[in-house]
Amino acid sequence: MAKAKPQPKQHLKDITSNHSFFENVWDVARQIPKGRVTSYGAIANYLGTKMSARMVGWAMGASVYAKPKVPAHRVVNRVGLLSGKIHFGAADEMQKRLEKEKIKVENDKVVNFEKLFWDPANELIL
DNA sequence: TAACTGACTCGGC
DNA sequence: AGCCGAGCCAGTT
Repeated sequence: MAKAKPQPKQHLKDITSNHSFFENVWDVARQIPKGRVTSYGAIANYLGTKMSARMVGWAMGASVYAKPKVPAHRVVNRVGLLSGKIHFGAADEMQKRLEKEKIKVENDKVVNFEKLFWDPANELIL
């Protein structure tokens, strides 16, 4: 499927109004401290489904329909790579947002990722 | 209806 | 140290 138009879909809207896996992901993502990052796997692990990291990323894709908005730019893959930058419209939109939070990005990759890494299962008290 | 895809991750070679 | 295959869940074709 080629470039899809940024047109909100109706059925996805239903999901947002219903508590689901998406809501959980967004809820965790929203609690990421400013200037910190986390990975899809970490969120998935926190939710108890660490093998479903794909769904987390996929839920991020739907974060566009989330209210309030989800800082999806603070979520990267396990090596700190901005794997989702493509979904931010502009090619470097994600990087720009990260740099705005003093997060250095080099070669589409978060610098000092291990230091900035924020593990919800470890830092977030349930 | 079945098969494919994906903003991922892990383990094996 | 890098490449490959498998597992995961839901939506799309």
